[in-house]
Amino acid sequence: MHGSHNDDGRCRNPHAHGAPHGHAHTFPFGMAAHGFGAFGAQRARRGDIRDAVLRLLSEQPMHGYQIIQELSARSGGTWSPSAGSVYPTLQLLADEGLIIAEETGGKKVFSLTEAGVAAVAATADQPAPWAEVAAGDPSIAGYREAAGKLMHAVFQLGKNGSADQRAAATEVLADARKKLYAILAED
Amino acid sequence: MHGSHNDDGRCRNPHAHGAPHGHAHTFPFGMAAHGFGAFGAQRARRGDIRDAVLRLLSEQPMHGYQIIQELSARSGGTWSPSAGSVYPTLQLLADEGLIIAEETGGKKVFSLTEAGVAAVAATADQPAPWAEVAAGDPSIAGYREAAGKLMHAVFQLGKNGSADQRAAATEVLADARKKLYAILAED
DNA sequence: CAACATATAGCGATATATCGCAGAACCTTT
DNA sequence: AAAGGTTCTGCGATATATCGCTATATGTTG
Repeated sequence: MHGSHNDDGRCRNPHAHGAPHGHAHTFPFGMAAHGFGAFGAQRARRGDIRDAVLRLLSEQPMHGYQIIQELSARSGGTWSPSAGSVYPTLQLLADEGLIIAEETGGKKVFSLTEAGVAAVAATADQPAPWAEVAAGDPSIAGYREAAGKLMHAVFQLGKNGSADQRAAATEVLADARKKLYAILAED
Repeated sequence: MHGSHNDDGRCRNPHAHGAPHGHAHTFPFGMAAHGFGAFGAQRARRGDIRDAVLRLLSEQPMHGYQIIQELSARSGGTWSPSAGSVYPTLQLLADEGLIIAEETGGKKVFSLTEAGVAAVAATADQPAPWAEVAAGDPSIAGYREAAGKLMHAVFQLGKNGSADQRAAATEVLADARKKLYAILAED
């Protein structure tokens, strides 16, 4: 399925947009900067986004950002499709005539066309794309929660702690890191 | 200075845009989601963004995103002004005639007007806004680094670790959290 | 059938813009 | 002068869109 079309090639033209794209520095802390968001997150398989978007729109008309959120919620936060995946897919789908956009205020709400409904019906027997990723290793959840709670404590101390407390906490953090690397080392 | 005018009120009109704004769930991990980015980051003082933007543009014409990055870099990552602060400020400044936008391709490059140059000259004796935030408590840096390195280890394990390793790491994380809360408790 | 080459989907980063909320600064009153 | 309320600024979240890199999946060849 879905291996057809491509009609226009979409973004295949480099078209020289002379942007420097320096991007060296990156700030000293990291965290929010480079995908710490969810390490358990696998990269979606081929065409998953297409199917997922179609399936989601068959339930209810939505706009792009809402699709991202909904998909993230349904997979338990495991699969957070990026804007760079969703929006091009929506345009592609619209070009193919499977969905139509309706601009309401600042938002674009997408709904299935008749062709779109037919396309969803064709894959109705298959399980929902987000269900597959959601059914991952449950042991990850515990680790995630522990890490999340620790982060909360780290944040609390960083924000409301005194210099002395921060110094003590720094040692705790360094110690935890050492232990973690020790665990990583033992194969 | 700069506390004058307000000419139009800018965004003071609610103008009923009937958006639901549900926003309940938020994913189970957090981290990147709710300002974990940098706890040492103070909220900028009144009019800091205005001054900073003007000062930055006096050195070199830039576009919005570049200003955000540059400001973040100059303050050592301590002060990362948000898009929600920069873009409205740029429009305000443009409305006041201190800067002008020049659309080049997909980017809007802003430069100072003569009035803008004069405004910068008026505050030339004061230290740069980003310098003040940069010179913060140095003891925070150590804590930040320790937290950052720990996060790196946490991430490594979450991504490349086995189930056994993850289980062991979860205990380490829980233990570290307990110690952190103990430090927080002792006033 | 396995190793390699190729195509392409997904993603992070880049870029811009607006809204509602939280909090700091300011002003007024007691 | 302290207490209180008001105002306005800065910020996170929301929303959309594109580019180039990467990893995956498919197809081809030995």
